[in-house]
Amino acid sequence: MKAIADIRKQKDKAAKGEKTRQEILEAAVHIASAEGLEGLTIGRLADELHLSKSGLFGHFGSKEELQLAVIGKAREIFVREVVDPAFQGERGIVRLLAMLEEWLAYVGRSVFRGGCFFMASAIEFDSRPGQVRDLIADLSRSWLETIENEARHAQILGQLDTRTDTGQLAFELHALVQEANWSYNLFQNRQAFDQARTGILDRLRQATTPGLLRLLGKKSAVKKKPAKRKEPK
Amino acid sequence: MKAIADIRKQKDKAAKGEKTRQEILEAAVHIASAEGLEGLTIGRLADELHLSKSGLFGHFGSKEELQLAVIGKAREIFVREVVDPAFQGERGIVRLLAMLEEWLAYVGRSVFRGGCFFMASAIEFDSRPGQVRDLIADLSRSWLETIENEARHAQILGQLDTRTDTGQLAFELHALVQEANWSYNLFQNRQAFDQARTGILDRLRQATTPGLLRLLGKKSAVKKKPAKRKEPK
DNA sequence: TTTTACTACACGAACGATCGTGCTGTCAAC
DNA sequence: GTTGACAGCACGATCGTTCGTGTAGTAAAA
Repeated sequence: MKAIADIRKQKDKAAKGEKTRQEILEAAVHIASAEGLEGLTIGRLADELHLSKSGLFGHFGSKEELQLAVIGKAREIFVREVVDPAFQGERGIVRLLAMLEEWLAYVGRSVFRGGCFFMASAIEFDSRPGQVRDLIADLSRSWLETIENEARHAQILGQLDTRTDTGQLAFELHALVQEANWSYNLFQNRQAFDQARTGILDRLRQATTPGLLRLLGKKSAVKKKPAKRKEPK
Repeated sequence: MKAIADIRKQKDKAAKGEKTRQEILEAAVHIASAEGLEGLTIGRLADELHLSKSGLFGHFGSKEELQLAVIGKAREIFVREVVDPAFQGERGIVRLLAMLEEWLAYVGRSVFRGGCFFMASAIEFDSRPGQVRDLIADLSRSWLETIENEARHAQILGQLDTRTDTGQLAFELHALVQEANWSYNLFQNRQAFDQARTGILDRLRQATTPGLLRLLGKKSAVKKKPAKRKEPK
């Protein structure tokens, strides 16, 4: 009986309320990336969508449930915008590089209003225990492990030196992209993307087996100055 | 007239209300680092200090003024805990390394409840125009420039290769410490500090003039694995 | 085919709590 | 006796949440 109803629900075209729910989350995810998951307010969200507070609230049952659903939606978008494109490249160093490039591009084209959704909410919730914090931590860890995993696969393919510590490499690559996100959103500094790219290529060059250096170009990055910049202080 | 008043204020022993003001800011800065500058609430702050809302409010006149004052207090603490100790070392690569080490230590001993105050508020306010945002951006930029500046000084002293792009170097060093802050606060991962240190030494080794390598030790960091870690997925 | 029963979805009104911000009064120090 | 630091009280707005109601649409009963 319950099973039959469930099947119907799945086969039916987007159970009407499900469509509304998705529209709510689509709007919420952008507000949350700019104002934070706590700054995301039910009243404000309802206004923006011309819904009543209570009507909107009914879809989630609590603010925490809303926040969790928003994170899920953000994950969905991140997969669509970053993971899927990168995973079209062949495995190994090509895909690893694609993951980082797609990630940088996603920050640069401001897929979320307030910069990378996950970095923003990680910092917002890192000292607020609860389901929200746990979910963000899980997703962050999972992405970091995906990077490390691809580096390890590159080792198996003989593209990266097997003496390279892939955990250390993932840490540094991740750091560079997050720094670009930070710099771009705080200073509107687009140069940060090039700086991140330079660092990424440099890290990979260090770890690449001699025969594959051509894949990444030959010049050492750190020791080449770009255009002069003005002296501070 | 105004000048005289200012002098008096400085010479007098903590103009009575000034002491209260400092106590307020001391408490506020820790709440703000954990709950955010917006999550920092006047009522909550008053409760914690056994003051009335209005009494506390009178010291600042508006929430934005309170936020600005809190940032100033955080800057003061950062200078005391990080800048001053690091500036006791001799100029050049020694001081540069000291700045990064003190910074890591400051994150590691949780000087602020919620991790690095400035990273947290930078991300919170990066898409909220206003005085608060501007002040945070100024301080962040200034710290980044201080790092770059010391690197440039190390070049003058012949400790760093003059072909090294100091802007790029500062970007990467800054990235490593911020990543450690992120990782530690989100995952309680103390290993992140070693990873940051490893990356820092590696960057500096790359840029160090051959004669000074002994200052940093001789082993290449990226290609040395530490203890085995479990395989994810 | 019509009636009935039930569910899904959304609304408006209101709850108590808390937000930032004023105004007024009091008490102590200069 | 003037000034500065605070408390007390109250304000309008907004917070998350609950409740009762209304309206479609669908399923079963007549």
